[in-house]
Amino acid sequence: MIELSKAEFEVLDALWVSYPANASQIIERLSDDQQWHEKTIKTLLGRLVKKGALSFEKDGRQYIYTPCINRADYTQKESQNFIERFFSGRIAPLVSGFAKSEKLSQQDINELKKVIDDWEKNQK
Amino acid sequence: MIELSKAEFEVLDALWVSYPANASQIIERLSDDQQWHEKTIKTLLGRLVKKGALSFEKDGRQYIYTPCINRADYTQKESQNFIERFFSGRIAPLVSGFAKSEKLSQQDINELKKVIDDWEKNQK
DNA sequence: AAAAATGGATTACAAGTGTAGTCTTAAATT
DNA sequence: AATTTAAGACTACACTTGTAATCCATTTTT
Repeated sequence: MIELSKAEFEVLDALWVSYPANASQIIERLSDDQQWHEKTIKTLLGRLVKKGALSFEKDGRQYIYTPCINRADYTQKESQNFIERFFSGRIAPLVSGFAKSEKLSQQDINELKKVIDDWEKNQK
Repeated sequence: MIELSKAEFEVLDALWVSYPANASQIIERLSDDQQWHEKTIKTLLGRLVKKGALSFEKDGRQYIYTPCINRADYTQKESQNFIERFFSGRIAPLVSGFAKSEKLSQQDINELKKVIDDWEKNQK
């Protein structure tokens, strides 16, 4: 799988919001939460292209970027990896840790119930 | 929070199994799954000490290591961080991703139900 | 006692990462 | 037309990380 650094992921994430998009749009989107220099973002875009996470088409002098990978797929793989490393591949201990640390809201619980429900329906 | 690299975490994880422990014991434990050179592990132990994740006492020429941090606390913080970065802090989408990718077993579901149950009892 | 093994300290070194700055060229502005 | 600006390419540079090797001083072994 493609390995992305944190910063690279942030940039890709800004593109996933809506694409294709050019550099200035991405920079604009990132200006809210990140205090990155424009050059920094351009560097990260370049690295993402090199890693095969993005592709682009030229529009005159500009590049119009499109993600090569899907957010859900990427986060799914990262999640598996994470849970493997920290919880021997089992997901319940992670959720349980949240429960113990009082990090679960009623909404989280409701959503989790729904996920379970859907899963069970699917098993029929 | 203390930031650990993957390799550093693996070493600390081997110590969490049982501690205090000296370097050779840790190296022994890691020999199963890792093919690390002894020197590599010693380097990582040194870095962990420098980062404040381990402390040690001298026993003659050897160091007897003890973790300075708790596994549950560490993984809890990492989990929060992870879920924040990838799922805007909400846990259900992570679980839902697993469901969609057919990564959930009946056992996982049972465990999750239990976590939810316990949580609800706790809310009374 | 001499030699070998072992423990930790120090050094090494390439690849990856965060964070830009400089260079070149073309487009926009004056 | 001359100047400024903007786009991307290339360069920079310190810090982290993975992965040891070397050095130095004790223990152990022979």
